[in-house]
Amino acid sequence: MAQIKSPSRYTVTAALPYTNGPIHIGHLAGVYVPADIYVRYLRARGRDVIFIGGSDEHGVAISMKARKEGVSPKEIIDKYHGIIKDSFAEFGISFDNYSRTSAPIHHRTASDFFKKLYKQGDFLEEETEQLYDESADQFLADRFVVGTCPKCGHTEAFGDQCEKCGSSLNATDLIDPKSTITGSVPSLRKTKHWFLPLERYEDFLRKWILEDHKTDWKPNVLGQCKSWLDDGLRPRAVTRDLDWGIPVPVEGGAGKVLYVWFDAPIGYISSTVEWAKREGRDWEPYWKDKGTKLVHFIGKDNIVFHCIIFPSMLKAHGGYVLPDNVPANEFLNLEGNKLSTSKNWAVWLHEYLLEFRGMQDVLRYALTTNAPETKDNDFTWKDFQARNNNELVAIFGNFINRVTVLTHKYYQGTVPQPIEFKNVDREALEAVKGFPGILSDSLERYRFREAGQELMNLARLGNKYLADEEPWKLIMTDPDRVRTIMYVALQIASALAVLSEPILPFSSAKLKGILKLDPKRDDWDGVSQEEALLPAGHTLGESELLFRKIEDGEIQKQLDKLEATKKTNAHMYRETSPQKETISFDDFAKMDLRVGTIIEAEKMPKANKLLVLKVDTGLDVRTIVSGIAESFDPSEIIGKKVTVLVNLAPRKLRGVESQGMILMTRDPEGKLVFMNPDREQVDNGETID
RNA sequence: GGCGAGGUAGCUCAGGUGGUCAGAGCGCAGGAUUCAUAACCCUGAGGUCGGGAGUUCAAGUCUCCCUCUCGCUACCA
Repeated sequence: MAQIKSPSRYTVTAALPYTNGPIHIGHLAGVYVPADIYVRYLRARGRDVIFIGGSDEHGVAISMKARKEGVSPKEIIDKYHGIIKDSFAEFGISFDNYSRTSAPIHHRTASDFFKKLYKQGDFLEEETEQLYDESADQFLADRFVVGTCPKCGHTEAFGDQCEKCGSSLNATDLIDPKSTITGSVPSLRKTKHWFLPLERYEDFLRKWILEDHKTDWKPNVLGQCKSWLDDGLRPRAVTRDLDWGIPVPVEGGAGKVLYVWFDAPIGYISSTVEWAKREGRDWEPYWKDKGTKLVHFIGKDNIVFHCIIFPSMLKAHGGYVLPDNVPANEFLNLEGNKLSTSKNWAVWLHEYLLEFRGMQDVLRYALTTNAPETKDNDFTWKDFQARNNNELVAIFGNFINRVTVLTHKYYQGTVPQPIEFKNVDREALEAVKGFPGILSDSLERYRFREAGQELMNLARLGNKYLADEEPWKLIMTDPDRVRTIMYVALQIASALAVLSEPILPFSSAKLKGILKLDPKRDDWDGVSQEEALLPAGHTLGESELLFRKIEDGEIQKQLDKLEATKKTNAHMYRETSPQKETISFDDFAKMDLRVGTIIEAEKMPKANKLLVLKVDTGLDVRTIVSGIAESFDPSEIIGKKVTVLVNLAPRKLRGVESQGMILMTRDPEGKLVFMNPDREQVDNGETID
């Protein structure tokens, strides 16, 4: 069941954005712009296509954020769902339906899906005892529990491991356990969870992905899948002990919800159901008919869910088609740095829409022609400006302006009757007729960057045609010739109006207005097939500029804004953690802190972050393993004075026993910094108290 | 450390199955032009395709080693 040859319909999905923040250019370039171009193209060809999206509103991150901000999860998701939905609409992302996973219809759909798998015996069940925090009203993950180690008696062992004796523990083994969230004493509760045994689908996945889609899926997607399959698949929990999400709809599911990655992709289905209900249509063919081509647009971080887990779920359920392709993009950087919601390093869509009003297409074009299709790419404001000024304005907009201005000047805005076609004219018209095929070829293969360039080549062709034929000269000597030239030029302009629609929908509409082309007319194939889109005698509308130049000042303003963010981050980046609970002087006095000197340092083999140090503590020379290899070269720290906690229980790291700890802090960039005496001549072994 | 994806002209990037594959756009230099948003059009300079070794008559294109970047993962009290 390889690639579908001639689909009878298309179901196109775009990754559900997580509602813990607004949309930025990374999301757009990676997922929403290419998905939108693809569906607009399919619609222009008259294909039966639905474009499905929605907000992903469950999961721990949202419930944590709500707790932190002292509001309900619903307030968080309502806020961001609103921002996201509105900005998508204004930006022209043409979803047929944009739903949300908190919608009742999704809860019902996901519940039913789970129940079906449950009844079919597709899940494994496992019951364990876990610690439960009564006052926080939730189960505690292992590392949120501290208590006394049953092996060595250390009083502050974590739920997963004792730092003193190094032994691995279960949180339930701890003596006198305490919740680190509330400090209260947790109780023991039995809890049952359901697992999807992915290994059952390994053979099927291997064939379906690595054989059937060997040639049509992108290398990065195939590579990721192969990596997962070669590692061996294991059962994945599909439920969680949480209060925010979709309740587990089977016996024993009280107080539990579906794990977010289980419910989210089902959101595509429920959003389709919602659409069908509203439109009075049947949703099932879009997910179950073999002639349906299902395409998931996602970022590279989502590959495993869309290529391994969701297909396994669909396969287990039965009756569903599987994705024909999952064209995952890489990541977009901004001015040389990774995009980051928490560090506010981003161009936010809702802000762009306010600051560059009516210029949706400029961002669409800039992101398309520099899309991270095969590797991570960099977005710079300078490139954005250049794309606009040198391409959209100078080539596309300028060509349209030249044609319409001349037509109004010579013929009062009426398409002239061509007199006699010369070879150049016929060649130009033939070339234009070839463009729908060229663009289709790129778009069908998900090469949107290439499609953007080809579109611009069509405008280039128009400019060259005018430059070569020079109607402004011939108008004095050979007016008949000019009629033919302008007729041809107008056909190029109309082709641009039609073929630019997927990538530049707003400009396409504007241009259709200028040319008085029927905006509803389904012309994509007509560009190749029809004699002329603008027949002689047709009257154009008012001439108007398609794009405006972007001045240096506007770009500088954006760069200043980013610079300000950098400065703010320098001060705000470190999240000041709250003060820990009060300890007694005796507690403090237990720590034996000494001045020491690093006398040897080398990298720990087979570890990225660890350095093995020999430290002169004044008492002895001992080995300390420290996780600082990313901040320092071994050679640069030899001879460094440091502060050492010398009576920390030894612990083995990668087989080497570490006999103490070096005190560190970090600078605003997150780089580690030694805590050391501010005079060089302090002797090793001096105590710190 | 393991796995995955990348490292191609100043910049951003294309280059199925090895043999016009050394390219495009921007930027730069020169020219031409004035219908057009000082735009368009033409010409040109520019790269030992991250480094090294190998397979081959022939390698960005295959193999091995090294190196750098990004992602996942391990290890980081």
